[in-house]
Amino acid sequence: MVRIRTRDEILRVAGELFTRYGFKGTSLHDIAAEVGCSKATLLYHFAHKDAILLALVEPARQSLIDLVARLAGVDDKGVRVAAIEGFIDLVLRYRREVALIYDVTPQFLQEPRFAAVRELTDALRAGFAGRSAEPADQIAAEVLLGGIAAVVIDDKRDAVELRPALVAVARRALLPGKD
Amino acid sequence: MVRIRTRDEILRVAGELFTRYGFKGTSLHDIAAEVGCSKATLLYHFAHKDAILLALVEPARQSLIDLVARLAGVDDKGVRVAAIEGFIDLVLRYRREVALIYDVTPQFLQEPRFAAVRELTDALRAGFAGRSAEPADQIAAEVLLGGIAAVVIDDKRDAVELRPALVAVARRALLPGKD
DNA sequence: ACTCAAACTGACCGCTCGGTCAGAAGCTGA
DNA sequence: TCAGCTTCTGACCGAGCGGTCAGTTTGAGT
Repeated sequence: MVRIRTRDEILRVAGELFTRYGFKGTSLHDIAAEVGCSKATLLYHFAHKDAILLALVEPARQSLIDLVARLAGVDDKGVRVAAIEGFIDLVLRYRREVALIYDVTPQFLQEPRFAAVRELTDALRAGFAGRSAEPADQIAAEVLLGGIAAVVIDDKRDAVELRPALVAVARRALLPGKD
Repeated sequence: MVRIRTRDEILRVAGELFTRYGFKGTSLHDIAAEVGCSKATLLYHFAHKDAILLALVEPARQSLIDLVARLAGVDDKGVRVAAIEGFIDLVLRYRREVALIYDVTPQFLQEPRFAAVRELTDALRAGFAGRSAEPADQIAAEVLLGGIAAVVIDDKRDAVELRPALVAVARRALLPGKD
């Protein structure tokens, strides 16, 4: 019998349940029952409930860090297109993680230890706005960032169908006169 | 001493706390403490915790019903503009309620008693898409709906500043070639 | 066969939650 | 003054929560 590492199994199940019922809506007991282990085992592998969530979103967070770093090296002329395509590719690859982050955002994101994430999304918004300080550009960038995330979370279509439509609407909205 | 009706005071305080800490993050005890009454009093005026939330979002829900009814009488040519401006006005008027609805959406919206709300947002999306069945139009509509809501929830700018910027980005994204 | 650390567990803890209930307090019209 | 309602309350309940802990099981290295 191939023995799946318990830790990985916990993450897999927790990911499913968090997505389905939300972070607060999923108890350690629920996860343990689905995994088929005791609640104490969860807390042997992860110090706290939060740590499970952190581990789940870590790959997405790392990808976001990479994207922001990449954008820093792009000139003002091309930054909008790079940000748009980079962000859409990222959120389509980590759809479940994006949903998770938005689920816990209101309560978690304002905690000090999440300040770094705030900086990352600020950088992304600057990219979407073409590094413009105009309120109208900033607001448009926020609309697209939030809107793309919302679609990726709620829409059931697959990435192949979503990607071109998302890129198109973002270009139309953010690169006026170039469509 | 002017005696504020307890029921109204409960709604006012609950609105504040739900906005600040989320629905699940606010307990009946929290509300009662802030109002200055007992927890039992809350449950004298409202049968369940959910009923407080329902009462809070009721005006916004009624406005959404009105908007959707109005859109039904607009022809295909003008429906996009009417939907865009109507939705933006609505969410700017009910910013707190919109935030509340999005806070509880994942767990609440799929319950049967909220099916009607789903129909309303579907009608709104159809309006944003100009009643087109094209996936690209549908997706663009979802992006704008979600994005505008996200801005209204998170952005600190006031309605006067937000409105023209939101209308502009929505028109650019949804009415190509007309900007 | 023995060792020992890693993996795992059942029982338990303190706390908070939404909700109930019998009855007290306040108000109003007769 | 009293009756009868609305309004309000403290005490209580069962359930569920995240988390702890002492101790058992397991499995690889010797």
